[in-house]
Amino acid sequence: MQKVFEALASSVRRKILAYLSESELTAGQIAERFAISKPAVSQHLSVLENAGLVESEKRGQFVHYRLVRENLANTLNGYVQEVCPVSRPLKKESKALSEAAKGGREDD
Amino acid sequence: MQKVFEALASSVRRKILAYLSESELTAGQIAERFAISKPAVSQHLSVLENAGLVESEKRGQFVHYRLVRENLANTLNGYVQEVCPVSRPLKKESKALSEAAKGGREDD
DNA sequence: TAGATAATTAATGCATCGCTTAATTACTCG
DNA sequence: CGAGTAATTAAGCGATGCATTAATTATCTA
Repeated sequence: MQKVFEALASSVRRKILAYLSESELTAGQIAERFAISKPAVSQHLSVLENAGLVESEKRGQFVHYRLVRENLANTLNGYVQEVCPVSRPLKKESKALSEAAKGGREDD
Repeated sequence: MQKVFEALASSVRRKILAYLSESELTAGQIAERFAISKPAVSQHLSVLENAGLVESEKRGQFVHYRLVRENLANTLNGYVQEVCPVSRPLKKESKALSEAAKGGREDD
C-alpha cells in the first residue's frame, strides 16, 4: 500500500497507467509519449512494477507492459472504505460516486 | 488531484486521516499520537489542508482539524473509475498516438 | 559477425521532502 | 502585565526523488 501510494504520487506514473488502461504497450511506445528520456521512463516503470501496478513481459527485443487493475482498484477502494466507511453518512455527491463504484445506477 | 496523491504518499499523513476519520481532533491531540515533533506534525497537517483533505478551525487557543471525506472519496473513486473503468468502450486515443508521433507531447 | 534497435543499469547533479531545534504568534488566566 | 500553553513559522540539514548522459545487455537482421 505504501508503494502504491508512492507510485501514484507522480503525474508521469499516473499518466503511464492511463495509457496502459487503454492497451498494452512496449517500453518504447510509452517513452515516446513523454518528453523525458527513455531511462527516466524506465525508472518510472520500475517503480510501478515494484508497486504491483503493472506487469512486464519480454517478447523478443521488446518489453511489453500491462496494467494490473486489481491491485490498483483494491488498494484505492480499500483505503477509501477504511477512511470513508459506508456506515457513516456521506454527502450527496460522494455517495453517488460510491454507489456507482459498486455497480449501482449512474444517476439519481 | 496531484496534491491529493502527494499528500497520501506519506504514511504519517494517511495515519492522521485515519485518526480524523474517527473524530475531530486538535493539532496537539494529533501530535501526541506520533513519535515525531509537533512542528513536523504541523507541516503534515498543512500538506493535508493544502490538498483539501482536512479543514481546520481555530477555537480559542486550539486548532481543531476534521476530515473532508468528500474530497478524498471523490478523488480516489474518480481516479479508479478513470483507470479501471467497469465496462466502457475505449477512449479514442489512437489519435493521440499519431499526435504524439508528430511531436505533440506531455498533456496534463 | 557487424551494426542497428530496444531497454535497462550506472553514475551523477540538483531540487524537494521530512525531520530537527529555536523563535514567534496567539490565547488563557493568575 | 507576565507566565504558561497551543500552534505555527523559520532555518538548517541529511535523505530521497527525478532527471540527465554514458555504458551495458540483449535481440534482430543484413
